Amino acid sequence: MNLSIRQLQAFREVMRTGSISEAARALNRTQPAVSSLIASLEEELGLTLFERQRGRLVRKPEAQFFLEETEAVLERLAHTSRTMKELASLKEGRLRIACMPASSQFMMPRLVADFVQDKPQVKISLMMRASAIIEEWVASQQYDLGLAETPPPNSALAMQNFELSCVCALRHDDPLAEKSLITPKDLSGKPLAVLQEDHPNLIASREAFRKEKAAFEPRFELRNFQPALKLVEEKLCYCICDPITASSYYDYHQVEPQLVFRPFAPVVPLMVSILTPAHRPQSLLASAFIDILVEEINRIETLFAGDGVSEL
Amino acid sequence: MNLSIRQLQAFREVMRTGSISEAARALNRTQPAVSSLIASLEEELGLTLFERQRGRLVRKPEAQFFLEETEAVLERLAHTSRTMKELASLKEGRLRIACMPASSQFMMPRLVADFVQDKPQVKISLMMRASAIIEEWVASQQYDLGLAETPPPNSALAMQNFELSCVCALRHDDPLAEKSLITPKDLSGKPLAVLQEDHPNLIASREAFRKEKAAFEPRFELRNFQPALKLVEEKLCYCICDPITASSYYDYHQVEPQLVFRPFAPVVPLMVSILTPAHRPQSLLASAFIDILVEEINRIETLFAGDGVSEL
DNA sequence: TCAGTCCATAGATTTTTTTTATGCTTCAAG
DNA sequence: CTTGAAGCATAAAAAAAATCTATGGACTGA
Repeated sequence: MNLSIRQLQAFREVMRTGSISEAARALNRTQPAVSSLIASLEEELGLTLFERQRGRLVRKPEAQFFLEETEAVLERLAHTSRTMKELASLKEGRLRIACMPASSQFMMPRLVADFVQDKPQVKISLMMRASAIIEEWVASQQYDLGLAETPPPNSALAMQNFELSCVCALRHDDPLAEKSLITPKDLSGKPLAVLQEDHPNLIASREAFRKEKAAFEPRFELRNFQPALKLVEEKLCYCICDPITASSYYDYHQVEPQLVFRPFAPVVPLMVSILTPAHRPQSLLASAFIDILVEEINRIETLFAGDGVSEL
Repeated sequence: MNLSIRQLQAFREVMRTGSISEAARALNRTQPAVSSLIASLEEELGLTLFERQRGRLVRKPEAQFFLEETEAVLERLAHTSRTMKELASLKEGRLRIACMPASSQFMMPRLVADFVQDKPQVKISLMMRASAIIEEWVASQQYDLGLAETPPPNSALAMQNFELSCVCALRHDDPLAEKSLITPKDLSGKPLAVLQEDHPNLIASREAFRKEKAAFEPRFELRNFQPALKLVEEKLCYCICDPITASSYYDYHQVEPQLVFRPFAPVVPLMVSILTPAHRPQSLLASAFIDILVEEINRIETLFAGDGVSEL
């Protein structure tokens, strides 16, 4: 089988126009070029498609049949080509994202919504799970990318790590809101909402207070910071929470936010990672999404750093 | 759209083998040849299909999708190619044949049966009609070819004409069977079976008798010769019939034929033609069938010419 | 570290395609 | 009946594309 696409295109055009010369004009070729394409096609097929009658071409019945096949092939080829272009321009494709709770409420949905704005054909699965589960799912390639707290190194995972500095959540009418930087001393002996048990964030917080010789007074133990902010609003406690959750608070309370967030020193870090399956190339779509995800994380990282920026 | 089949073949092989070098071996090309085919394919599509990791190729998700399209195209192309080869070798196709009564009983079915012997995919329509109808049907291209008594010239019809000499049907135990040539004198005053009214055959017969001054004694008038032979078998008459019908008689009565056929002079002609639509190229199938049809007519033409051949 | 494998690139070479030029046939208009 | 225009085929030259040889860099596994 050695048909060429040129031959098929020429043949189709000859069938359409009924003449080699005409087809040549349509194809921007010379007449002999088309003539020889048809000749080689006939030779390839082992039969004659046209009869040369009185210097003109006349279609043989075989030609009609072959035209249908030709059209089908060329049509499919053109369609494929179009689809690949769409794919290349990220207008089409499928992306499975797993993310941890902190980012699932507002940040990820917002990014995804933004991302698919101009990509009507793109299909996205967005799933929220605990970081440990995300790690598994991405490693087993059930998901194309994950955002989770940094897991231990894993050869099945490619990681892009970020160290986010946690911030202190306060009511806007709290006296401490005047300060542009909160320290353990400021919160010494005051009730805190913290994460459960052995979470690195809890450990880091306790360590920070210990180092500064401030009294660490956890009052509420929670699985994540989202509900903690409610407690802060109720003046029941303070909270040293991750900046993603903090950023989400603003997403939700765009009018009359009750809380403000202030940088906290010494740094209580939250390690998060963008996870992708290792040894498996990323789709263009995944790469593109990761780009905006990185951008967003960087934005959040600086969001509460400066003074007064958090007032926005 | 400017994909080439070479590119698709190379791509498929690379996907199969997972390596450019391996694919090159499978395709009997060198590695750089395949390398550049893939490179140009990627450029054509506007996206990268493989990731070059540590000197190896790793498939990207896009490549998997493109492979499906590629397989479909190549598969269809191969199928088309096979089908055309079948078509070229006359193993496939469609042929619509219309034939006149004389040939419809045995000759045509036999030829057709023989023709399709090694052509399981060939479809044939065989229709029996009066010559005038056949003429119409072929001219209007409802049939690919017809066998009929020669019609008046018609620009929509291409004709291949044959002048067949009619023969005299006799019982094998009739005294005239001894003769190797029958003349009007031999049949003078004897009862004959003839065709109806104004049929050229009747006219020619009457003319032959008149010229030889023999008494023309039609006793049975029929629409065609087939039933006339029955009457001859019953000793009710003689018959000057066309050689196709005569030949058919042998087809039917292969054991103990009651009749013999002898040449008749002067010649009473039957004009028959193979009809095809004019200005419309023949399919390979039609041409091939016409070839064996011509051969058969020539055979019949000589079948009763010699002496004793008819005894067979 | 070394031999073996893989892929990419460059330049030479071969193959294929296209063009230019030309001749033959048909058709329609003078 | 001639003539010019249009159609197709062919041959030779030119251009383009595909392929090969040769080579180098990167990685792997002994």
